[in-house]
Amino acid sequence: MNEAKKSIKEQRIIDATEQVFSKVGFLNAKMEDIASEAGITKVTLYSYFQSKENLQLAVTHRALQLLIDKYYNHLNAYKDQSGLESTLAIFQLFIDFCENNFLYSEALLAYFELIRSTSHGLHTMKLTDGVKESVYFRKMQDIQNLPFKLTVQEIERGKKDGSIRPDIDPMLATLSAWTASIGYIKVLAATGKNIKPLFNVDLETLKALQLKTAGDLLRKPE
Amino acid sequence: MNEAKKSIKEQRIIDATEQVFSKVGFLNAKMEDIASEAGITKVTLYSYFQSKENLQLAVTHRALQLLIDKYYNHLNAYKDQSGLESTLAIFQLFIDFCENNFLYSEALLAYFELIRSTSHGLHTMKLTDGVKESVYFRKMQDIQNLPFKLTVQEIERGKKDGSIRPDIDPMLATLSAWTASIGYIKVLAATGKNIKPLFNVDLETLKALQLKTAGDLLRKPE
Amino acid sequence: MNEAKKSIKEQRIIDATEQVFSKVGFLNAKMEDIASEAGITKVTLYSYFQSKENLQLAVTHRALQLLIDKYYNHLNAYKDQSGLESTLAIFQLFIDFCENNFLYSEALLAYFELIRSTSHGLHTMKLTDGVKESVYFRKMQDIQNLPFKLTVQEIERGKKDGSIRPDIDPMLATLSAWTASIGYIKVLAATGKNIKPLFNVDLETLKALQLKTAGDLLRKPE
Amino acid sequence: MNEAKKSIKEQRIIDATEQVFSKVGFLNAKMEDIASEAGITKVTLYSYFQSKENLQLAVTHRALQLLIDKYYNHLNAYKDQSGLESTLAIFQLFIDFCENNFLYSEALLAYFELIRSTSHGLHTMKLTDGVKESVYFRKMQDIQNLPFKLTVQEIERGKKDGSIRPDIDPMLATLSAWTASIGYIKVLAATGKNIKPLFNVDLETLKALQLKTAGDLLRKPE
DNA sequence: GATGAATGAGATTTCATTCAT
DNA sequence: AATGAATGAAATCTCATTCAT
Repeated sequence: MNEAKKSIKEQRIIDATEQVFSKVGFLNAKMEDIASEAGITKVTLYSYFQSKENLQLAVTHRALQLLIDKYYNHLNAYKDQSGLESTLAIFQLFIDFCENNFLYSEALLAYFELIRSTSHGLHTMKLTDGVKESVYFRKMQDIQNLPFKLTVQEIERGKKDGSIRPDIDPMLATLSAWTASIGYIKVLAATGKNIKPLFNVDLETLKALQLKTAGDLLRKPE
Repeated sequence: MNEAKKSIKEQRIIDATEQVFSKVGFLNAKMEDIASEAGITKVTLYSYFQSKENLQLAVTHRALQLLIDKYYNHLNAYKDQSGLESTLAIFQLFIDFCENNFLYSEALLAYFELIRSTSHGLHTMKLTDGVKESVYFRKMQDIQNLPFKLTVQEIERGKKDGSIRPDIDPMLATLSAWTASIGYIKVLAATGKNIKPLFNVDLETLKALQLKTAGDLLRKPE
Repeated sequence: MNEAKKSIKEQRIIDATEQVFSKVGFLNAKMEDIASEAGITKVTLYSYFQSKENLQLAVTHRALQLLIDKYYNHLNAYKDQSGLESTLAIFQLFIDFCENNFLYSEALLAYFELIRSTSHGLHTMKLTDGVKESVYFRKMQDIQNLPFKLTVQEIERGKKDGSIRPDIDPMLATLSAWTASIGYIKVLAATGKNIKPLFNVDLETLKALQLKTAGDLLRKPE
Repeated sequence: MNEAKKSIKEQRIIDATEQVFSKVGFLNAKMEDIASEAGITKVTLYSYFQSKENLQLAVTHRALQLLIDKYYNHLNAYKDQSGLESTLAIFQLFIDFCENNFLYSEALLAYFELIRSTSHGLHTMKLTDGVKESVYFRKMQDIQNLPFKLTVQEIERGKKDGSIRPDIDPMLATLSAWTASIGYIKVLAATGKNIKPLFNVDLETLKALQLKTAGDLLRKPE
């Protein structure tokens, strides 16, 4: 099989994996089920991905790649607009991405927790040799900082074109937007879309609030 | 064994569980290791807690109980201060709690995601019948909303005493503070305490920013 | 479980193993089937014997132990008879043992071929670390030469009491008897009990011939 | 490819198979390794031989063919000598053949055990339909009894020319020689060429003894 | 109530054999 | 006919959970 076909099959397997992970979660997902969802056997599955962890990594890589693609498309679409407008839209893009791709945002979060060689935290994955040697792990390492870099770039463009206040630390603003997004997603996951009955709060309002807050950091004081 | 002794032993087991969970994470923790850390055998462990999930729930319950205790102590300490001051201090209390008790904040988050019986996420726990019937699960259900209620109460007190702007939705402000705290914790977990080398940002600044943002929502416009 | 019970269970497992090996052979025997024949699960089976090879070794050990027991019983029964008579009876005992316990004689043969670190032969087992570290392998090494030693002893006794010709090499005579027995067994295996139709030979005659030949070596010339 | 070329390739594959079988044994031999030793791929290997068992059979066939060729050459060379001399030389030929071609003698032994479809033994081969339908299996069946027949013939010639005692059963004498040879080979395999250190016996002596014994059966009493 | 043994589910691997191109 | 990919059966292992004493 040539590279192209191999790659297509790999993508199909990742598709199936996402299906299964979404349905029953990483832990409860059986390799057997993933294989059969992909229309292949367990052994074939293993010949593509060496372990369940590697599959998770592949999903994570796809998530990050998708996010980065969105960023680049965005940069292209906003290249004639001010840095502020572009950055605000990036924030929106990120929070929407997380909200619409819950599996992906969870995978990314788990990945970033994983690579910290800290001894605390609820390790859902072990950083075993198998993981370290996996292609997707190495691919991830090459691009993991891109979303931050691209955001920082736009903030700096905004500072240059005068649309963003000059005294802001771009990385701080970026992290602040991530914090707002991730916080929102986590609260969303913990409360459910229909938060109303329990808390009598409209989540759209919360989301808007989070975005406004992150954006306010960039805007010049009147 | 009488109730008192039983309860003491139970607490020792939870202590041991926290040790092990902290060291290797929920997933990688083996019942065997927890038992031996507690100085008992696996079967004895099972006679106290019917499953690994139940152990996790017990840790979660302890976490929530501890948080609630802190809230009550706080309410008592701040009963003579304005609602605004009290609420701001609650926000600080919550973010500090999460930061200083990473295991607990993760446990609480996992719990809230669990009870939504969402089909997303990495599912560290299953909402099985066994879980539903467990003592700790029922205990949790009785108190799970208390932190929110208490916060909302203080905000309402602030609205009455005029220290908090009257047009704010107390639940929205509470959730906003949770969002800020959880977002901060997650970014912290994903980047590590020493975020500096990578991102050149001081996390204390980020934390202060998050708290200020959540607080600003409550303050009257000048 | 105390040692005694453990040992009984171990023996039951070996019983089951022999059943299955006898029925379908070592190669075609499934661990699953052996386990179910023993009324246990695969995992329990593995907790007693670490691999299929180890099981085979256990069977082999039992075979050798049984043979040695027979030898000792024999020595006791023949202690008042001449060395010649005793030795001849040992030869008979050995050939009968092989004929009546085909699985055992095959196992012993395979074992002796195995321990030769030769690079040729139809290796049915690998001398892996797992094998080397197995209890039964070490047990085997302690007793593997006993049958030879005991036979040699009796021949020497015969030389002393004058019943066996003085110029015979006891080890050569012993090996000669083994050769005769193993040759007979192999021809038996290759031709089947009912050799008649094909070769028109009575196997009993062949057997008697083999025994006579081995014995003749010991007898004094008239 | 024409028949000639095909046949040459087939022989090369069998060469490679013998290499691999000799090195690691039938069981541990991987089809992959055999293919690569033969400089072809697995699938090509399968296009020539339908299974591992068939490969083994091909080796066995070559072994038997070689043995039979030696027998015919022998018969031709000894046609002017007495039946006794010829037969004794056949015995020597057979034992030498086994000793010098250990793989072949094992293969032949395995084959003869196989066709008995015995349920004992370590079953290196299965008598499946696939095997039964294989070319080499059918070829084997046509010639498997030749070595016996040829030996029996010579013994009968000896009886006629008066060099061999008239009261001997030719088949019994033949089998007796096989028994002696196979017994010797098996003891050899189980003890190794350098038997001395362990047993203090010179194998050449044992071998001579075996041959003498088999021969004595034929000789007239003085 | 405590203990050692056993169970069951599922991950992972190895290899003979087959399929699709 | 040759190739790379896939299949299926079985070995082996880990661990949460349960059983028997």
